[in-house]
Order: sequence, then C-alpha cells, then structure tokens
Amino acid sequence: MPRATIDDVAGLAGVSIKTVSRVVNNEPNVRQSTREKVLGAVRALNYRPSAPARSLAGDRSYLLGLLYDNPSANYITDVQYGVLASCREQGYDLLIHPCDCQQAGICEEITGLVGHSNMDGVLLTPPLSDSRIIVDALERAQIPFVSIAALQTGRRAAGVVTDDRRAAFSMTEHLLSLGHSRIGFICGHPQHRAMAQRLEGYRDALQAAGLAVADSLVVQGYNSFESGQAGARRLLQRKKPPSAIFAGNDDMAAGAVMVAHQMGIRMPAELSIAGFDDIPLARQIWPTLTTVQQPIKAMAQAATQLLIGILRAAPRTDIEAVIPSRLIVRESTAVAG
Amino acid sequence: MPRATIDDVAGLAGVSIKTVSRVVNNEPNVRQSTREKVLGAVRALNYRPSAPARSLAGDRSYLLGLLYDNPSANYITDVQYGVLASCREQGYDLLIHPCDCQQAGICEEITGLVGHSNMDGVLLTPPLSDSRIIVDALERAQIPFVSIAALQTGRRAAGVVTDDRRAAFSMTEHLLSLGHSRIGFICGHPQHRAMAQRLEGYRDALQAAGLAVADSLVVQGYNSFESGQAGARRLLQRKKPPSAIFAGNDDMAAGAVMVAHQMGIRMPAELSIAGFDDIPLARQIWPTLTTVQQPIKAMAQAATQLLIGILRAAPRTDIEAVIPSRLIVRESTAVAG
DNA sequence: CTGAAAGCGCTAACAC
DNA sequence: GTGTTAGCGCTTTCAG
Repeated sequence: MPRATIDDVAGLAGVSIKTVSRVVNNEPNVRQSTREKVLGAVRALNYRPSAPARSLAGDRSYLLGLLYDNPSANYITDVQYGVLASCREQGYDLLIHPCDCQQAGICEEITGLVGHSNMDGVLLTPPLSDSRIIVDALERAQIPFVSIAALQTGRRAAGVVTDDRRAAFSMTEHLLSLGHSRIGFICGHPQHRAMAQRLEGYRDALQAAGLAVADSLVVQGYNSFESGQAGARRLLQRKKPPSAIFAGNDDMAAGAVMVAHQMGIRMPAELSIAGFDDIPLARQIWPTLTTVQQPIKAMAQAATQLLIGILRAAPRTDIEAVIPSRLIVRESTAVAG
Repeated sequence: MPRATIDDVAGLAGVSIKTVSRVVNNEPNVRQSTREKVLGAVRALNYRPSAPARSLAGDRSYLLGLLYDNPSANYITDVQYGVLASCREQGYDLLIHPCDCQQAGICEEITGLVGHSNMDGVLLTPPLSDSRIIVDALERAQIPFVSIAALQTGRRAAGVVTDDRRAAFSMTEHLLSLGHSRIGFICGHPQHRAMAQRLEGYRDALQAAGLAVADSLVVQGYNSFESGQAGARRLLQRKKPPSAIFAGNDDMAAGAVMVAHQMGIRMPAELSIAGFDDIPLARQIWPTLTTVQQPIKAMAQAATQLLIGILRAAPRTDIEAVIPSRLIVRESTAVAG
C-alpha cells in the first residue's frame, strides 16, 4: 500500500489539511479534542510527513550536515553517534560529508552542498572548525553552524568544547606526582585548538611545580600514529631522554609505545607514557594507556542540540558549552625508576 | 543572493524549463547547440537543482541510506568512504542510520525511515545484511537494496563479497608452511557469512595438508577484542596449546596478542598469531599482525555502484560481485619453535 | 480556533 | 527537438 498523505489523514479525521499540519508540527491554536482526533488518524494510517515535500514548501528541511576532514575513525564515529542521537530525538536527518579542507574550492563545495540538499545547518569538527576561510564562507552564506572543539576565534560562533587545558594539567600533575621531572611532550597538529590547549596545560603544570619547560622536551607531531613514532624516536634519542612521555593524543602515544618496544625499553619501569582521548586502542595495546577520557559523543550531542536550538529560535546564540573530561590511569604510567 | 531556479536558467538560456531539465538530467533529444546554451546558463547562474523539489516531483530522491549495526569504527568508516565515493560520482546523497537489529520493531523503523526520507535504496552491512527478517521486510516493501558481505541466502538479492574462504585458506597455508601443525582458530560471530567462510577456509587448508581438524583447537569468538582475549585464554590453557593462533579478525587477534603478553609468552618465537581485515590496529600493536587485507572500501564502492545501477535500469539484477583480498605478512608469525 | 487557496522547484505526460 | 500543463505533499498567507 502506498504511503498515507496529509490529505488521507485530514479526510479520516474530518478536518482540513492545515489542521493536520498544525497538529503534526505541534503548533498552538488547536482544540485539544481536535488534536486527539487528528493524532488518532495519524496513528491509524501510520502517517509520516514526507521530508522532501516539507522541505520544498517550508523553509526548513530537517536535514543537518556533518562536515569533517580525515579524522581518526574512532573520533568520527563517536561524533556521528552523538550527532545522530540528538537528531533522532528532534526529528532531524543527517547527511555526512567528509572533505579536504586544504583543497581549492572547498568553500564553494560546502555552500553548494548545503544549498543543494537544502540543509538547515551544519556541524563542523576540527580542523574544519578551525579554518578561517570556511567559517567565513559559512557566515557569508548565512548558513547556521556550530563547531565542535574549535579554535576560539573571538567571533560570535557557537561551539562546544571540553576543558583540554585543565585535563592536560591534571595529567602532567599525575606524572609529576609519580616522581617524573623530565617529561617529554609530543604536540598535536598545530592548527587544532584542542591540541594547543593541551600543550598549554602541560606547560602550566610544569611551571606550577616550579620546573622549567625545556624546549628539547617538546616535539611536534601531527596527531597520527606515525608522527607519534617519529616524535618519540627524537625524544628517546636525546642525550638525556625523558622518563615519561605525554602525547597529545592516544594515536601518538601508541606510536611512542611501539617505538619503546622496538628500542627494548621496558614500560612502565623505564618509561611512562600517557595519551589523551581514550580511544579503544588505548586498551588494546600493551601496556594499556593512561589517558584522558574525552566526552566526544557528549560534545557532539550537545553541539547538535545547540544547532537545533539556534535553528528554532534565537537568530544568534553566542553559546559555548564546556563538557568536562576525565583522567584514566592504566598500566603505561608508573613511579619513575 | 538567492539560489537560481530552473526558471532562471530557462530564462537566461531562452528555452523552456523542460529543456533545462533534459540537459541537467542528461536526457537525449536535445540539440547539441541547445545543450551548450543551457549548460552555459547553468554555469553562469551556478545553478544546482533542488534536491527536495526533484524528490517530490519525480520518483527518485537521489538519496541512499546506509544501515549498520554496531560495527567497528574502522570498518564502518571504510564502508562510508567507499559508499560516498560512488555517491559523489553519481550525484547521490547519503543518509546514515546505525540501528540495533535485535530490537523489536526494527523492520518498521527501517521501512518508515526509507519512506519518510524518500530514499531510493539502501545499503546493508553485516549483521543487517545477514538478517532474514530485515531482508524480507525490505523485499516486501519493495525497497531496492544491496548487501555487503552478506550471507548467501540463495535468493535473488544483489550483494558484494570478498573471497574470505580462499583468503583464510591461504593464511592457514602460510602458517602450515612455517611448520605449525597445531593451529588454533578463533571464530567470529556465528551469524556473519564472512566469518563462517573464514572457518571453512581454515578447515579446507588443514584437510588439504592431510591434518585433522581438532575441535579442541577451534573456539567461538564474537568479533570483539574481548572475545579474542577470552578465546586465546582458553586455547593457551589447553594441555597441549597451539603454536599458532589464527583469529577470524584483527580485533580478536589483537586480543590474543594481549593475552600472550600477559601470560609472558614471547611472540612470534613461542607463538604465531594471525588476523584478518588489516585494520589500522594491526600495525599499531607489538608485534605487528600478519593478516589479510580486506578491500572494504572497494566492496562498499562496488555495492553502491551496483545499487545505483539497479535503480537506474534493470528491475532486478542478480549480481554478486567478488573482490579479492590479499595476504600481508608482518611480525606476528614466524617459523614454529 | 479552523479552512481555502496559492505556491515551493521540479519532473512527467502529452502536445506541437 | 522542444514547450505546455499538471501535479508531487506540504507550509504559508490570509479569511473567516
């Protein structure tokens, strides 16, 4: 049998289609008894409004877009689950769109996509949320958006972040409390707000402990496992290698663990290693990683709520939500040897 | 500026909107010169047809759905990238929909979703593609679908698979050639076609080598890292433990590696371990895993092509494409001690 | 509180 | 080859 339309429902309920529309969209100005009659017909016919028809007639499509650029699989699936959770709750559908933020014409690609699919708004993850040109293009095209873990640009863009700096501070304290005084740090991608914050937290903690921040103990990484390997190699080949390494994320920390294995360094006896994010990998390598649990799904969910709120009501909401993360101690860190 | 409509293009090109429609949809019966004129106007106005309008007017929405149930993050992102690659090429958008295939009412959820969003067709991944009731519901609702790595049900459903059985055969041969004669096997989820095939391949190879398949060397796993740990523990606690373990996938193999570390068993000297899939984890643990590279992205891409082909032309295509996989030898396997 | 009428931007028959 | 005419199913005016 074909799908029921709004006319079928109106016919069955003995009202006009406009009234059905009002009920379905939870609009006011409908008598309670009428509302119930309509709802009954909706159920009886298993009526679901047609998304395209709605989108064409109204100005809303109930479609959100999730834009991202080559993040780790775990990160993006967590984000997706969070976004979808909010979408379902609110009756939105989600279009995903991986893209290359370096590529020429990326802005046109994005605005074109949004226009074409008639998206109501988009969600941005790093590094897209940290890209000036993309944020600018979105604003120029008047496309509502919310960013996740974005760089603080000082402009009025809504976003959700976690307390990276404080969490990195805690992790460094943890390492210090185990007696480590030479703690290496492998930075994440320089463009990511979150990564910059983590480095700050590390610095803060050393300074708070009255220690100098040695440049030779801070190396640049780029979020990947491989860059973690490279960074750890550099750190461990120093004349005075660190007794602990704190990596900006778990992938890089896992790379460091791999390098230590290869160099025959025992963990955690001779070297402590800490990560950040608590990806599944953190519990699947030996030794299991001490890390910071990032509330990725919760952030994504909150960001989506925020976006939907913006779409619904306030023309401009300058909210930045902060969701806390949590330190998790596992086998890869121990008292300095 | 507001988006250009088909009327704007028709006006600029000096033709009717129907002609514009023909050109945009690559239909025949348009003179070359007219076509070019229209294309020029399209470019000048940066015209992109409105997806919802198209969907409402025609019977096609250019929207595909990807359904999955709690797969690993790597698997599903690979699938997504593959599907999206084909979608972009063909001008389709993608809606993703994770779901719980055990849940009551899952069939109505799916058919409702498809109807609501007006999807043209859906892609199924295991275990959804192996679920009889879901496949039945899809057929009953006349929703075109293609499954990825599905159980061979004997019915006329299109799907794309890889040669799991042959690949598992090769891996077992590899282990045999290293001198292992007691090879343990950790099975994957009993409902997954691919997993059953891998077990068959293992059995085939042992038999081909004139060895008996000892029941005590085959344990049940459920695809997860944890189930791999449990399976390996059982295997390694036998009176006569195997000298090699072949796990149905990399997650389980990684679990086995972890257990061996914990039990103080040296790899690969005392124990060889092999996996299947070649997920990133396979290169991020120590020792790195010998495994089979699964062409997940290619399979997803082919499945999407197949689906789009079905949508376009043949009312019923009974195709099953097979994409080969590849053995990758790393550090976790070596000559039997 | 409720309904009638007019489109949203496009495709599908059918005419020319 | 090309144009005309109806809708697709809904939301939005604006009247009652």
